[in-house]
Amino acid sequence: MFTKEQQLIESKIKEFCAANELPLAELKWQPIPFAGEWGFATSFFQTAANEARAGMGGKIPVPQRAQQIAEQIRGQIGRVEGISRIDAVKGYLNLYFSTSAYASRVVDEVLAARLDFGRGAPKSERVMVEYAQPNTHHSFHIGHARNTILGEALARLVEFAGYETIRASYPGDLGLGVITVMWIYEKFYKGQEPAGVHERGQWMLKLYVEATALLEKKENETPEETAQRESYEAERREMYRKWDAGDADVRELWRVTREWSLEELRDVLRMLDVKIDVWFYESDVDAPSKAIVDELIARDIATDERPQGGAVIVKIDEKLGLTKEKYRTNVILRRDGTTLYLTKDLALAKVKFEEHHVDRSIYVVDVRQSLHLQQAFAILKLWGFPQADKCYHLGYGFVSLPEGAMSARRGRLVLFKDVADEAVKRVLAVETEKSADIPADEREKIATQIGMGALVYSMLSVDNNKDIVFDINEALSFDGRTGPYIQNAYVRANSILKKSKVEGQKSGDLRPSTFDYDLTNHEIELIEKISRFPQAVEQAANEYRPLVMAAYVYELANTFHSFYHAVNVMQTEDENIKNSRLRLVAAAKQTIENALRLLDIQAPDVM
RNA sequence: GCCCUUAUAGCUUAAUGGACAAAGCAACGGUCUUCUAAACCGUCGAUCUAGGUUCGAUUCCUAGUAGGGGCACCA
Repeated sequence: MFTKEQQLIESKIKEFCAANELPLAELKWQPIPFAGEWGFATSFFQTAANEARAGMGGKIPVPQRAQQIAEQIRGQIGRVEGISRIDAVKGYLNLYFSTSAYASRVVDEVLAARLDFGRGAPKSERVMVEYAQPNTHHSFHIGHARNTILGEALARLVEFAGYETIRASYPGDLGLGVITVMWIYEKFYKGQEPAGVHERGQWMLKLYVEATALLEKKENETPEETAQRESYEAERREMYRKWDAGDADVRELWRVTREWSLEELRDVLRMLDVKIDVWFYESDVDAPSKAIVDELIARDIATDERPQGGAVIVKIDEKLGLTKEKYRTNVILRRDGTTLYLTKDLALAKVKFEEHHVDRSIYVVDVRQSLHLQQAFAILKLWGFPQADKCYHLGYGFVSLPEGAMSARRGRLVLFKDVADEAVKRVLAVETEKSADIPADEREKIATQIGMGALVYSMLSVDNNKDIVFDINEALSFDGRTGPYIQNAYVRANSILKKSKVEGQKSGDLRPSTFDYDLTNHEIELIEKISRFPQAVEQAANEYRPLVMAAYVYELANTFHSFYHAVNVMQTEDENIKNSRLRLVAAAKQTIENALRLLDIQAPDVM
């Protein structure tokens, strides 16, 4: 936000160093880590070290020499417009901004840009984010929720940073798991179907668990039990074969049951405010992927071992000329001619590149599939796609429960819908106690915003590569470093502005901010935090880390709460100061709103 | 065996090649006739071990220890 001053000073420093033959190191700017006054700083340790290495300086230790340089440069720079003071401290050069000029600049910029405050300049690259890839015929659990929330936040960040962004979902709608549910439905439950989208989804999960139990080999089976199990198994295999052969009845059953799952998925995405642009289904790329196998064989990328009774494989390391094993070798077509996950991922990538003209492709997928995706990217490179280098696997740690990994078979599964319902229930209980004045018809809506805010924030406030042990009480906590804490800061800002309108001021009528009074530390810190939002957006988007934004907005909310407590805006006597403070509150509210939106968290007006 | 990943306060998590390692929870103690206390203020408390690189390492490198994950016809 203040690059102009920075550039001016940089050029002065470079001038000075050139004149004095100082081997200046790259200048890195950072905020001065001292609350109470804003500014930016750089250090000269590296320069002093360069000098010592070149044998140019005396025998002064680096820190002291850095301080000398900082002092000399300080003397050299002189007065700069907008900079009130320059200090040389412990090897650092600290430049302090003029208080009122800086404050009004920040606040006016936020209020001019509004929802666009922090938005990056448009970039030419088209980015696709693939997330929300649950399997059909199964229910959406809390692990899927982490994936979807992470992907959505990432898509919003990348989009806001200036990239054209496409959101893609890739549900797994085929495979043995799918057939298993279809088999038991056909055999024991045909014609049944619970009312309610989520009830039906969860019912299918129940069928899956039951079917798995029937098909699983048990210890000490009687001969009759073994025969029974084997006959079930044969039926399932036969159903899979028929599906693959395109049998009309089996395909119809598949279409119907698959739609039950997709309806549930669409509702979950609606709850999470996720709007997918492109739907890819595993079943869509199954057939095209077989053609790809032939192409890869023809190009001598893949090796066909079918004549020897084997599969079609790609010796990735060998083809890349690697001597050390890295990507190893993988199968792209089974000996029976059916495709694998890898085959389909290759076909999908081709569609992404050729039909959607994607320059950069981000895969938000569980970290356990890291090798698999690296293999896929390596094959894409062998295949000659230039975008292969811009395929990025955003791996995230997996979600488990205090009692261990989630497992449908063991009945150890936490479903997203259950957690979301529980969240709303808990918020409603708090609301009844604390916000009795909220009209009944609004309560449910606000409770949903807050409950989901708590859940979403708990998922985003942990870095991507960390595992999460899901504890519902922690995830739905409303105290401390949580979504509701941040939403509450927004609500408080809103209530001040509302009150100011009641008393006759419209925020639109406020004069431009002057801030020509002695600002309190609380105001100074709040302005400092607001001014850092654009950098937080950039960093979060560049590093693919929603956590950066989650941490930022918590700090912003925390600073606002402190300010709120220490400074009573509406009781400010001086009209000019009050005006400036109202502008500051409006800027803080806007920044919190923008940050929350990037995290897929809604900002309620009251709570 | 090889590869990836993690190790920070009692617990859950941040940050950083350099100016005091930051929060929340828990514990303890304060603050509501006030712009709604889902808040604020205070106390206590931490960089796994050993080497190396560097003027400077908690951060980078190597090894070790401990946890998690992966390694061709599952997805």
